[in-house]
Amino acid sequence: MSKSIDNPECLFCNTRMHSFFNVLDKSQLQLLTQHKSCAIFKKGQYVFNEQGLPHGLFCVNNGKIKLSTIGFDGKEQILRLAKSGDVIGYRALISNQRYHCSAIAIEDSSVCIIDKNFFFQTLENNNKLLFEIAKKIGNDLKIAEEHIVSLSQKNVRERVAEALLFLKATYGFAPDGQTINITLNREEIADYVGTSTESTIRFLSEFNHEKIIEISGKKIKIINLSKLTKTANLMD
Amino acid sequence: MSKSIDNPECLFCNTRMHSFFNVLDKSQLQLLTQHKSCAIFKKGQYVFNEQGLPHGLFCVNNGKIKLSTIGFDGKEQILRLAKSGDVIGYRALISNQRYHCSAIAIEDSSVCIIDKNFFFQTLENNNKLLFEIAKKIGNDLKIAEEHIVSLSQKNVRERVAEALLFLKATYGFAPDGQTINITLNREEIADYVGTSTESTIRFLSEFNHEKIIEISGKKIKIINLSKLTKTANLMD
DNA sequence: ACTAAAATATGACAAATGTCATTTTTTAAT
DNA sequence: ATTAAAAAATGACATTTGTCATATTTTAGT
Repeated sequence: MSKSIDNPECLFCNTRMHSFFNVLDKSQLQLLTQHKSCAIFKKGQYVFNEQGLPHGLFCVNNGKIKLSTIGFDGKEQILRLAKSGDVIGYRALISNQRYHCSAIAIEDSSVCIIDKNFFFQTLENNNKLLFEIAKKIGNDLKIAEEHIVSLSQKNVRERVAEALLFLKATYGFAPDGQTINITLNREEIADYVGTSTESTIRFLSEFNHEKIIEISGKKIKIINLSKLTKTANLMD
Repeated sequence: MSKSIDNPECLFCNTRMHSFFNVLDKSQLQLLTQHKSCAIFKKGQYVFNEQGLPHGLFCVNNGKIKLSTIGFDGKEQILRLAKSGDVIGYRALISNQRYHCSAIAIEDSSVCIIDKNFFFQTLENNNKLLFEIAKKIGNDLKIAEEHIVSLSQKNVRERVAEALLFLKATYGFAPDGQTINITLNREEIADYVGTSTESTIRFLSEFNHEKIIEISGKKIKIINLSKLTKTANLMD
């Protein structure tokens, strides 16, 4: 199980401004603090589970979470990635449906859990918040549909390059300014790209030999960003 | 350009009950009628265009519309399909962003266009409607992410079978109870499946020889639904 | 530091899919 | 009904990608 920890004040949450809770005012935030709890999820733990019913909303306070689903031969498909300040679990909650994907901690993460009933009460009186959530889901849809085009039309080499750019866009660089600030194993990268682990390894090795990236274990440095962008067949 | 026609009453719109406008009451529907116009889009005409800014919301009164985007080598990707009663263009409108896909009439269609400002005014006073739209976008997201898993993990044969089931699920059967009630050419099916036109043709021919379907021109009859479902690697 | 287990890497080959050329069929215009 | 154009079908082949086997490297636990 996840481990409960001190319940931080939403008002002073440094990641809140990036999430859709930035539309709440001071008193609403104080109320929010009273209706949520915070927990630590160790690497590999499930924040929520595919097929489960939502009982609350999850706010990533600190850490990294993957949203993934198990496909047809037990193969995992990574659908989205969440970082500090991201809210997850809103789609199923809003629709009052079962989760269609699981949320799994990629590294130890602290996550606030907002009570479902309180959340719905807040929504009823807060059109603005609902609007923000609708926009957020809409943005997810746009990104998902871009992923569809990529999967349909790009080859594996292009998609592996694209995956690295996606990881960089999501989690940025480590303090050295070059190393992608997330540690996924090759299988997980493959599970995002939609290919086999071996193919992913092959293309990463290729990029390494072509001095586009520099690999040391699971750490990936982007040496030549513009070449990587060209390799991904993206124009900017 | 599209051709304006008589403006039907939303109150008596027989397709409305299937869309998220079913949460509006009688007076709201009468008001809605005053703030929309209806137009005919001939087969091939654009209802809205990728990259364009939304000026209203589109409600398919009658007909069939494809939502698609142009990918990397000018290849089209069909993302969604709309039928009578479906509303389209809500994602970009809600987010106040440019459309990320085009809406093109697959056959002659009549489409009501609801004024943007009126729509936003209605939303402000109607939490329930906004809620329905959020749910609708959430459902689109779920479907898109299922499509991602399919594109990542299934082979082309399975995806072609899946495409036929998708067409059947969306548009149902013609009066004969077997013929899929939509006419797409092979290229368009390929543009949904994410494969080449030739591969699509090959697998359709295969299904034909295996007596799973029966092809006569663009008309496709599903002869053996359970076998088609198995071919798609779907379990139900 | 040592060892077993897991992850990564690589080669060889098979299978799936795309591409191009060509034929056949269908569609639409006169 | 005739004909030209477009779409569908098919074959041959090239390319891409997956699979399996095996070697190498890294990681984690003692």
